[in-house]
Amino acid sequence: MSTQSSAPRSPSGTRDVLPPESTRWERVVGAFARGVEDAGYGLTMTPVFEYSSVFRRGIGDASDVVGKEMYEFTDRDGQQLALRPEGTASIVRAFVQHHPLVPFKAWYVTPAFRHERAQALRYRQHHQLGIEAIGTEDPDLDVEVITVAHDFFRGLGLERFELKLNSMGDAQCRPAYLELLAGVLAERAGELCDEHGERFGSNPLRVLDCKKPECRKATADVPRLMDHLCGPCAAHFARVRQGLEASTVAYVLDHRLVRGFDYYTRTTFEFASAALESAQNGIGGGGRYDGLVEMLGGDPTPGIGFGIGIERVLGACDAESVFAVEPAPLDAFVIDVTEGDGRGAEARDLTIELRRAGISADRAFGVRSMKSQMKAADRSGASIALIVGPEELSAGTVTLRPLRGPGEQYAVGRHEAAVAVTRELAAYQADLNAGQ
RNA sequence: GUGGGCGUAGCUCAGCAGGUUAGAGCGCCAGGUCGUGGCCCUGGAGGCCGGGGGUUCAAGUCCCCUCGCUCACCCCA
Repeated sequence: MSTQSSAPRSPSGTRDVLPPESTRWERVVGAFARGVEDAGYGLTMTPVFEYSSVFRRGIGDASDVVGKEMYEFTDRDGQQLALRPEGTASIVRAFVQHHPLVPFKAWYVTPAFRHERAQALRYRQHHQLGIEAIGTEDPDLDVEVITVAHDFFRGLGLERFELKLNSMGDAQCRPAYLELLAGVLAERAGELCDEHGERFGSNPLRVLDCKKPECRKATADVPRLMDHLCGPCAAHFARVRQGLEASTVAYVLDHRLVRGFDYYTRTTFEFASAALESAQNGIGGGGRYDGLVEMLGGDPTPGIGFGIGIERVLGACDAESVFAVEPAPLDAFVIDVTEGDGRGAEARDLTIELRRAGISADRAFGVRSMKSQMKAADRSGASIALIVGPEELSAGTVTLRPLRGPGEQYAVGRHEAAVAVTRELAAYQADLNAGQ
């Protein structure tokens, strides 16, 4: 920390991701993209900021995320804008705006911004991977969405996570249940925690989510929404459970699962890592939002989706020691120990030539000893070192030295260098395959 | 917003009850091997001990303030 106190740093609650750690980010996004695209989802990009009303109307003014955590600003035209705090509202806004064919199956990767105090695996800017499927209320779509997330986690090597499942009902059955719950809670107001004893206001479901022992105890045997669903919602939920079981996606019913956004209806779910020690162990969550499209000005249209937190998924991977950081190795590293005014020109030209031949290559810059350049070659992870010095220069050759395999170094003609490297790499790859 | 912990080399950390030129491991650079990496050995560079004020003959060490980081509550990815 010898950095000057006057030097700027990344804002509180944000972080920089540098190589080699960033290579995991590329791979995790790549793995997600393959998985969801194989299921028919297409990349959808929307601006990181929207008119504030998109989030206010979509997520809900009363939610914490909108009410006290949103990064809002007025731009030079006086427009009220906000950085996106989550992914779904923007995608739905785009759906309403463009009327794509349904079902509209979209995937995204995006930063998300919330002004809250940072702590372990909670940031002011974090990153989410997600999908949205808009236009059908078929419960088999719920199964698809949940299974895609489940299989993504599994594909990374994660095993110690739990899928929690609940149904929030719909406009038909939820109001009656809320009234029932409010009545029961009112009778037990004295047993609830300080915060919830006085008022549970517009949303008694919040009390179920409270972690205080008093509230946990008082709500242990309270009526469950999943037991008071209307006919259609009950049938929907049953079909979802049946589908998950058929796909051997393990889940636990959790009537306390109350998600923080107002738009959820029917199926809601959350993936929690058992390996994460920190307070934040939710690695992904989502649910159905059959009223959201209408709330954002579209025709009544059902939808469902999820968001996955990249930082938390990688944290869970660390906790389970899977999906490790693996720096992307190079194919070749060019070493130049020629002398005189032309020093370095061979490395310059040969490196470019290799790259144009489809070989990943790097080199050392500046005047450095052979030993130093060899160390750099080793660090780069390159499979092959190409050495050019005064002897090679006058002989019109380069020395090809395998750095990983068992082979000895040998000379090849300067103009056959790229071909020889390609051949060596192929042989090396064949050995790898044979060894498996 | 509320509360706790911590700020010493690029990184991870030692520095006993305040006492002369602030240390280790790893990393980096150089040499041992005058053109050959990974192992080993030797040497080197790199710190106004987060910043400011105070107590003291003397402060990395004690006190106050400040900034930053971190963990937890709330909520969420």
